Amino acid sequence: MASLGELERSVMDQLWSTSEASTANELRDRLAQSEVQSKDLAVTTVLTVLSRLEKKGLVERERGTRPHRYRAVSTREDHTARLMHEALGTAPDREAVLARFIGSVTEAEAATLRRLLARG
Amino acid sequence: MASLGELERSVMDQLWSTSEASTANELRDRLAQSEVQSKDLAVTTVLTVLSRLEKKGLVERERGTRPHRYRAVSTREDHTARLMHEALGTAPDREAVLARFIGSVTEAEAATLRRLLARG
DNA sequence: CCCAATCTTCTACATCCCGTAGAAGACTCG
DNA sequence: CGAGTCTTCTACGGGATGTAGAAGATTGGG
Repeated sequence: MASLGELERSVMDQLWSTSEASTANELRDRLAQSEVQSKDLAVTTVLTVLSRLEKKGLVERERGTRPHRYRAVSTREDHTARLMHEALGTAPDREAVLARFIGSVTEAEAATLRRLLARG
Repeated sequence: MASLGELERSVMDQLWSTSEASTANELRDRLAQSEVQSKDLAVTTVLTVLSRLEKKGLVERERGTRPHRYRAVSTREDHTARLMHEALGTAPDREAVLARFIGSVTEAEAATLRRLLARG
């Protein structure tokens, strides 16, 4: 459902790395520094992407303040976990999928899972 | 990486629901019956989609026999589990993602997971 | 052995998504 | 109220996808 393009993903990464809501300009600057390709984007580009992300339900904006401020609707972890559930949901035999999933998890992750499942 | 369109997904569903390799014509017929929209597709359409799926590495074809026969490279479960891992891999804090993931799993699934993690 | 039926490949087009941004309209501060 | 700032509208190119006809390849029946 919510597949992201490369730039959209970069913007989400920026939003997820700050708890504060950010303006388009701030994001543009942070993107310019973090991007490997260091391509300087126009602010309108960032705004377009933010609008699209808003439409997709991944981003919220404060319309009250004048430079609007944008913030991720959910945390990166929640978002990712949701994606995992979405994938899981596409298969009729969920248990079989979980079996494969567990089968290819690292030992550290397996330990984490055991701990999480224990207290429950 | 391997995001699928709607028709591509339908074709994969058909391939996954049979262990036998299928011809494009067989798939066309089965699609016509299973599709809710019951839209009759041209065989060439199915072939195009199969070629694209082959390029994506999801489908293999037997070129020896004359009506070529197509088959899914991996099971639906393996494929789905791989997608889940892909999603998991996009977040820096995998353990946090797993925590959210476990948090929203049904009790039956939790039980399955405990069982799977126990013997291992 | 050749042709008609069958099958595959090539090419093509419309649409949608995404990256990218200028132009134009809206707002704010001095 | 005007200059600067911010947002929205509009747009375009490229790639992915749905869709399929045209043309080339293959094969079985005669």
